Amino acid sequence: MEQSHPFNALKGALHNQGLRMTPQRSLVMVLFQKLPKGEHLSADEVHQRLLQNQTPLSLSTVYRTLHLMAKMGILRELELAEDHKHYEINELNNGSHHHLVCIRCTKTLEFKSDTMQKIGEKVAKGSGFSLLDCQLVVHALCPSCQRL
Amino acid sequence: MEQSHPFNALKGALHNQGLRMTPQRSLVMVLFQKLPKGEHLSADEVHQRLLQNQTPLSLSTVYRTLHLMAKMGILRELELAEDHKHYEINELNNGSHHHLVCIRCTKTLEFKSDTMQKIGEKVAKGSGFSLLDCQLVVHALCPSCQRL
DNA sequence: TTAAGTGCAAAAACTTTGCATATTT
DNA sequence: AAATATGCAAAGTTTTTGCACTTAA
Repeated sequence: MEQSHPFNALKGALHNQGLRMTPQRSLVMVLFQKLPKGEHLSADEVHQRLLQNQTPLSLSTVYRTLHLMAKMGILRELELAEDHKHYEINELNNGSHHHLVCIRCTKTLEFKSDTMQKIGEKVAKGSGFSLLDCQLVVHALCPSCQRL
Repeated sequence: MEQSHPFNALKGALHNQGLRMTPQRSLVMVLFQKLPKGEHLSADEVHQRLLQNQTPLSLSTVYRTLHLMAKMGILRELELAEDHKHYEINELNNGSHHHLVCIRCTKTLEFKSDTMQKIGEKVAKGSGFSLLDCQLVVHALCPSCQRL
């Protein structure tokens, strides 16, 4: 059975660290690959969506997998507003997007910015860090919430 | 007894919304004003530091106050890395700083960027939002963690 | 074979809430 | 006096962990 490229990329990256590919990790990987651009999921949402599968998957494993993949730089961990920790595919090289969030109603808009990427790279390199992800979060009040 | 400017600014802002100034809110305000630039505290740390005072202050009140002040735009709420929710004074107009965080050991460096501020303003205005805060978080691996 | 991964259930950490009491205006 | 704020303790969420069992390589 032929596997997709990102699947093999993940498998390779895991092996380099003495870690293993499992059906559960594969499920999570595939879910995020298929996710429409701009959608992001919480640990619980990931779990819910993958429950219907034949392979069993526990919430603990979801947490462990999400952390692992974020540490590997495969996922971005977003904290857009109070208690909204979500994950999405990290597309550092495809030019990842940023978020404008209303702190009152949580409404979220995305935007892109090339400059941001460059700033992130410069800053990281300047201190000898190796860049994984770079997120600008703009907190604001949306038009309707300004009126309240 | 003469009160400092930010104290009165807070008091006024509260009154505009029918809210009140209390000893507890004042304590929290003063704590953040005195905090050295670049330091940020968790709810629990705020509570610990203010316990020794003569005015009593419960953890619930700390949470309520932190949320209130963040919604008012007086504090910034930072989520720098997994489980490190911290607060600091919001200095939108004094040029606030941004963070470079090692996702492995949590080591954090600060940096400033004028461009960021401008991008934030442009983006917010472009969608009719009113800007409160604008944070760039760069996730990376620090030199020592790269070696592991 | 054996080191790594999983599920479960229990625990931990963090945050919120209801209600009676106290305070600000 | 009236409405808001506080403290306490209890409940809610979310996340982590220990351990026995399973599985990938």
